[in-house]
Amino acid sequence: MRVSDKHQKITQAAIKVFARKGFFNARISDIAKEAKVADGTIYLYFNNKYDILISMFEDEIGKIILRVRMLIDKEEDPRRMMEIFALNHLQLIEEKKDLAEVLQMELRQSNKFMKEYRNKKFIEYIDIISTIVRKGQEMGLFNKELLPGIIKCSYFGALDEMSRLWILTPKPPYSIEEAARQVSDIFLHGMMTPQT
Amino acid sequence: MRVSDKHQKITQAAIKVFARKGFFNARISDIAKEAKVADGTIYLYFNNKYDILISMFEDEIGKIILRVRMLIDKEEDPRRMMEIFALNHLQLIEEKKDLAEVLQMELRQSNKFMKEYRNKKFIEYIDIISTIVRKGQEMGLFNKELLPGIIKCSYFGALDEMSRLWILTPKPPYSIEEAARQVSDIFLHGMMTPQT
DNA sequence: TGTACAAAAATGAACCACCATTCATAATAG
DNA sequence: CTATTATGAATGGTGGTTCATTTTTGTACA
Repeated sequence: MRVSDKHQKITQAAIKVFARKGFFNARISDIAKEAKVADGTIYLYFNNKYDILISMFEDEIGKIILRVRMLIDKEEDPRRMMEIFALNHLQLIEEKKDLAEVLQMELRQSNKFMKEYRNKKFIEYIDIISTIVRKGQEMGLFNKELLPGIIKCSYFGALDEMSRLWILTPKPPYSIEEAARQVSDIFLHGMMTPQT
Repeated sequence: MRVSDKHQKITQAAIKVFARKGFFNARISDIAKEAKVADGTIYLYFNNKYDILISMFEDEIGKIILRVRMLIDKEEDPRRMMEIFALNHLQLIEEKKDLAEVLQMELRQSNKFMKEYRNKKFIEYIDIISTIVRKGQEMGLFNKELLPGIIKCSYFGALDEMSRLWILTPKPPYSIEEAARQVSDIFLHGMMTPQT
């Protein structure tokens, strides 16, 4: 078994356990059991408990960014890009519920890591939105008065809160597609240049 | 000193400490020191550490609901109500940064409390939004295709994510008013009934 | 106003369960 | 036979909670 395999195995186990119990309530021995390794083995691959979280964060968000970039780069129309971002984000939540739950939780933890380090990968992800907005403004599609930074925040926030529905409620009342469509529709209409 | 005074003092101290260190990293002795009482005194007013959090939650969100209800009940136009909700929400964050930080963090904690109990008070708060949306739809102001439950989520989500800016960044690049205006403008435009 | 005293409130040192981390030892690979 | 990888019991620091003791409060009476 190659090194990366065990690293991967522990990371995946950690995602499951963190999702189930939360970071602070999760015990190393829980993760070890889930990954089917000894407690000590975890420390051959990670410096400490916190390191597992950070490392997982970077790896997984990295993958997410790659995927959404690939989808968006195929498109020409910023409006379509916004739609795709929304749909992809929500689909991701459904595909990887455990991961989504951990990201959502730990993204909010106030601690040194989050406040100082401020998670570059996460910023990279949501900056995709402001880049799209700027492009749309240059092309005259979106209202130029709008601040891309505000759209970025509020668009992501809207999607992120929607995704909590899928995490918290066993039977969500809407389909992913319906939710993504409504959110992107509202924003796209709201962002149109006046009298167009 | 009346009983309620000490209860209040401990709650306020807890808000400060939880905001600074997060629930799990906060020690009871930190809260005690901040409140200027003995460690044991806290257990005369609360059952356990977790109880402090829950109790704080309910009290504070209760106050917030009263305040926004009062403001909204004065208005006739649902569009105006939406604007007021946004502005009030963001103003609140600025007024009570510590509280906002705790709410934002702990609202996301995955634990029994959050998942099962699902925080009735919080639901009551965001249901204010869907009530406004339904009213607006009845009056023919908002697109009747829109699902109030989706607007509720995404509007709150947008504001909540915006508010993280004020919590995390020392010098936010926008004013509260600007942010509230842009978010409510986008939603209100986006929600208009077609061809109106 | 001062004294006595019981009830209520507050204190904080001590207890102990918990769990991240370590490391001497064992298993496996090359 | 050595180097690498894995094991899991033992360790040690932490911090929530308890409770025996002290302090404060409220009341009654002289």
